[in-house]
Amino acid sequence: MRKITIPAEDFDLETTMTCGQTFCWHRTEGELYGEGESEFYTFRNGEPLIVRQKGNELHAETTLDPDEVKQALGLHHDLEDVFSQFPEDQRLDKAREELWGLRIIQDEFFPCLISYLCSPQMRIPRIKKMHNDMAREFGEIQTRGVELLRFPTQEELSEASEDEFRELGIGYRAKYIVETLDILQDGFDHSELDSMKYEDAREHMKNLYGVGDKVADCVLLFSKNFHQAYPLDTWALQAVEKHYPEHHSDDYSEASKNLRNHFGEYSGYAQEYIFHAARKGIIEV
DNA sequence: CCCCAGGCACCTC
DNA sequence: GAGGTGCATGGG
Repeated sequence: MRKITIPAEDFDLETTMTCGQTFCWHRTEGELYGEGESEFYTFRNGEPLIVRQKGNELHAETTLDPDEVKQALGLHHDLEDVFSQFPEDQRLDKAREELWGLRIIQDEFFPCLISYLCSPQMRIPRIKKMHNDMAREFGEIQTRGVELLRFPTQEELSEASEDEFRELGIGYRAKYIVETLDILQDGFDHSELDSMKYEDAREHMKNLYGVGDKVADCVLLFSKNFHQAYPLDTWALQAVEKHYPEHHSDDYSEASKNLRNHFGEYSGYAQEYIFHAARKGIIEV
């Protein structure tokens, strides 16, 4: 572990952490989606990464290289360039004004996948609770001045039974986790996704049990750098139906394609700004 | 008490 | 492939 400082222009750590995209980051003190210290941590390769923002600098404690830290927080994108690729859009302008600095994080594939397997028919704070409970129950609590929750590895989580997941309140999604762990064990190699075209990657993800279009898009966007992905949950679909009716469709693939054609290569950023703005009431749905 | 939540699998037809 | 259903659990 060493302390490094990284330039962080056009970056808002607090918003990036609390906009509902990640379940893999934590506050060192307090709840992620609640009040608390503006210092955050996650784990990479089993080692903690702790970050705090001071103005246009990011202070990190980590074993990682600066570039890997930047990648983890979405700092490898040029945010001005991202927005310059969107078409003229009043709602997006408003969201941009309020949320400027929100980045799309890149979490580790495995914990990201398991968390989003828990997401169907569930509110965001409860998904976070499930993630934390799994970390406490099957992962590890490291003590480094404060207690740090490490999410279990694939091997560690495979030890758990469906009943044990149900005891954590995960409900019918417990089966998604158990079955998906089997498929991963049988040789599903997520690194193959990296060289796939976006639509092929989404189809490939759906080979995992409990992974449909929406969960696939979230995992690809938040852990695999597929920033074209425009996750269409009930909110997003409502927003599309109301504000972009010409792009709306009841068919997921169709709506997804329309939106990617409209917003371009960084559609995922548009989705995230619109989603968070809608959630915060900055723009109406 | 009812309603619903960052959907999904599974069953018909 | 389109359309309808059941699903665990907790909070409003």
